[in-house]
Amino acid sequence: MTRLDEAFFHRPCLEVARELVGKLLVVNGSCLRISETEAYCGEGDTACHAHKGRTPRTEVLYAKAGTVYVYLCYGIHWLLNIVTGEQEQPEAVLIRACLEAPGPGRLTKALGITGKYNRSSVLDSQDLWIGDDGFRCEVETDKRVGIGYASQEDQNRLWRFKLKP
DNA sequence: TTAGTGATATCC
DNA sequence: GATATCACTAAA
Repeated sequence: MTRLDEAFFHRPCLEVARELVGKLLVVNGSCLRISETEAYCGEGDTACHAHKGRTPRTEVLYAKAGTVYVYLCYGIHWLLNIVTGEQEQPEAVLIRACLEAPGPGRLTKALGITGKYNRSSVLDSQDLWIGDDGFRCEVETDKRVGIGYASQEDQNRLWRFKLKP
């Protein structure tokens, strides 16, 4: 299995999101097949956390590709994202589910991912990285969920990618 | 369908 | 300093 390098993540987040489906998320020795992702593409995307600009929380989104963005949602759940694209561009891919753990909150709970992974990098971390074992699959697109605050236009974008069973 | 949870942003 | 919001889950 090969580890995905900076060249993989240093591309538009839509491409990265689509290709991350079917890859392996490796955390503390466990491998899980990524089955669902969503793309959040910059300040122009009203669903992106950083669309209103830079804050201490969204600062990580402006870091270089491969940086991990973990944040707490609803006071309970840690959600795992990986920064993509150009540095200074707030683009990221949300890892929404793996085959073994449906749901972004359950995923991080199952893997023991917490805020301590925030700002680490899948390019050089020993505990958290993405692997490619040559697995290929069909990917289907869908509308993003849980972003009722975004513009109607952005809600209708097919920026959610799922592994076709 | 509803409650629960706590960091963040936004308002005094 | 206070409160409204939120990319979710579990229990019913």
